[in-house]
Amino acid sequence: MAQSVKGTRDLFGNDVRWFQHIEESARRVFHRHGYEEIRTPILEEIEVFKRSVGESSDIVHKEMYDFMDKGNRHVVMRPENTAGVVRAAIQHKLLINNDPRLLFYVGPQFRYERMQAGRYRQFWQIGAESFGVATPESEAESLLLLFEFLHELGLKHLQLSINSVGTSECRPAFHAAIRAFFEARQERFCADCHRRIQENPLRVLDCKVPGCQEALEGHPLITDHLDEASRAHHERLKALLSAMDIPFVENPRLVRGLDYYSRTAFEVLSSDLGAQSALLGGGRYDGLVKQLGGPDTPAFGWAIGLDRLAILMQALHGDAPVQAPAVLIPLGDAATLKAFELVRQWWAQGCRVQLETRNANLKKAMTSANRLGAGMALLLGDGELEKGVLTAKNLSTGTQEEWLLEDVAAKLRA
RNA sequence: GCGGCUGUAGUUCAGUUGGUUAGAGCACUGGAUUGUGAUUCCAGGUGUCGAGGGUUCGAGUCCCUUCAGCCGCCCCA
Repeated sequence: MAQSVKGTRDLFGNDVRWFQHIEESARRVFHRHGYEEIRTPILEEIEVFKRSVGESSDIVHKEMYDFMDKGNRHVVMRPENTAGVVRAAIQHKLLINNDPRLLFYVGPQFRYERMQAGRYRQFWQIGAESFGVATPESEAESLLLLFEFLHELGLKHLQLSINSVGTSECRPAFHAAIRAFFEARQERFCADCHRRIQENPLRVLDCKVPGCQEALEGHPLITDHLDEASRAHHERLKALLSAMDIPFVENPRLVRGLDYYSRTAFEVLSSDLGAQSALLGGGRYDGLVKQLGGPDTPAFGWAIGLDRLAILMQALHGDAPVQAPAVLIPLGDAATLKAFELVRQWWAQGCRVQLETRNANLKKAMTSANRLGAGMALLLGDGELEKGVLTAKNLSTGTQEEWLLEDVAAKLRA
């Protein structure tokens, strides 16, 4: 029997209901804030990611779904969506004046990784990207949007961690400080950290090995090495978040796995997600647009895991709310013709009605209406036709009554 | 990419030191009831024991390979 490809899954029933619920919330909030949706291709040329996410990142050097297509192009199924959005924004000249440009996306992403709970090879992200504005105010707006969204979903008590990773001007000095600190006690660090200190020294800071965390005691703080502009930026963002009552903690060891971040970096973890605890992450990426060949454009954004949001929603609220339609069951040829006429009117008025089209006996029709979870069964036979009514049976209480045909639409919507 | 565990009906699971025809609850199908579901009663097992190979007189059970899932590492959403 054919099976879905390893690491991919079919979404249906309760899962897809949660996905829809989450996406609808997101779209509502994005539209309120003036964000426009953008949909970029799943396939991108490999260079888009090598030049943005960074060759030293795990995403690029071990997790990409890449292949040669029939035209001998080296393509990748996108492992994240920011690089593609930036590529598209440059290609279509959306960023030429450095006007604010607010974009969001919802879509599947692909990383070739070992399966684990909450980690799939095809997973979904919702993301927000804010282009053209370098201020901490634009970051506060984006984070406020994010927390409005989380609040609409009923998710509270999530802890926002923030840090500043500085800029390309002040980072070299910090790298030097970290290297000096590392070399003085290198025998205490794990093998991975020895690799990281060469490739991306910041990543030593968030090594999960307990020994490394202990060895990091007293490590130089990037916040002590920020230049004046970055330090002021960071302080201003913290003041704005406090003023907006968005709770956060400062985590000087927070480093993100993508190379393009500058200044603000942040993430939210959840203890309800097991080992794959990252729910969302983001930050400022002022150099990326230029790096990919566009105008020098500041930018800030985040991405949240839809699959993991759905896990949290299920844990917090149980099954997704479901509104099953009423079922109209016609009995006999004359009633069937009349039923088509009726449902067309009801549908036009926005009523949720499913038409029984099997010409089956009533018992069978009632049985499947019940299994479907329908609230109402609407029976239309010759007797009802003559009187201009139908028999409406409430399937949860078992009571039934006659409704005038002209009243049905109003009663269904009540 | 590394380590550990699991896989039996639609589903949740049982199945003894390897031993006859692989079982149970729920679900499902038919009937009691051809204009009434859910509830009740009666009847029905619906299976390539994940797949392939091996050991054996004999394999759901032991061995190897493989596929899939779960848990952890790495990483991240």
